Amino acid sequence: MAKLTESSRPVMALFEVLGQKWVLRIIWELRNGPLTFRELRAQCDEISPTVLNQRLALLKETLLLESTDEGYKPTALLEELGPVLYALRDWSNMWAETRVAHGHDV
Amino acid sequence: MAKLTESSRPVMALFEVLGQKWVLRIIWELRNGPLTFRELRAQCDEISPTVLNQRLALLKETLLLESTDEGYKPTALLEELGPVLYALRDWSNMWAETRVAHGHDV
DNA sequence: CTTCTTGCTACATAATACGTAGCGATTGCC
DNA sequence: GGCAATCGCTACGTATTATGTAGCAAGAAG
Repeated sequence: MAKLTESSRPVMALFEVLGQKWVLRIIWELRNGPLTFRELRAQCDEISPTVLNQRLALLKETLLLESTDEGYKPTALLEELGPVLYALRDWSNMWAETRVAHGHDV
Repeated sequence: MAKLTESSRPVMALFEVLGQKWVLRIIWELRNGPLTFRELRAQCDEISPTVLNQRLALLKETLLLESTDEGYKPTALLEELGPVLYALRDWSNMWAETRVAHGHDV
C-alpha cells in the first residue's frame, strides 16, 4: 500500500512538465495531427525557436511527443489525454463567461 | 456561429495561466480544503513567498481562488475542475509506468 | 509590556525566455 | 552539374522571471 506522498509523485512530475511555458499550448496545437517545427512555431504565435526546441526535447524525453517524417506528433500515451484536454477547453468557456459576468475583460 | 480561433481563445488564456510555474501545484494542494499562506508555502516545497504571492494574486484576479478567514481556497468554479485534475493524476500514473518500462527513472 | 505567529515585502542573485540572425542539410528545378 | 528556396535548429545578447534570505507590520496570547 503506497503512502499518500508516494502516490502523488507522478502527478507532481506531470505538473512540473505542464507548468512550463508553452508546453500545454504545444500539446494542444498537435491535437489534429503532426506539424513540422516551423508549422508548430507559427501556430504558437512565433514562439522563439530556442524555447520551442527545448520543449520538444523535453517532451520527447518524457515520451509525450515523437518526431516522424511528417513532423512532431503526440505519442499514443499522450493521445489518451485528449479527453482531458477537451474537458479543459469546455471548462475554460464557462470560466470566460464567469469572468465577463464579473466585469473583467476576458 | 463562432470561428475556430474565437472559440479557442479561452482555452489559450487558461493555458497561459496553468502554464505558469507553481500554478497547477497550488491548485492541487488546495483540493482538500483551505490552507493559509504559510501552510500552502510548506506544501509547495517552500516555494519563494514572492512567487507564491504573485500566483495567489493572479488566481484571485482570475476568479480561481478566494481568501477567507480560514485561508485560501478554490472558488466554486474552480472546484468544477476537480474531476479533470483527478483525471490528470490517474493518467500520470500510467505515464510513470510507461517511463520506467522505457528505462527512465521516474 | 513581551513574545509568538501571521501574511507578505525588499532586494540581490540566478535561471529562463525572447528575438534576431543565420548555419548546414535537404529538396526541387532547370 | 548549379542555384534558389525551405527545412530543422543553434548562437548570442537582452529582457523577463524565479529564487532565497531577511525581516517588517499587524494581530493574538499571556
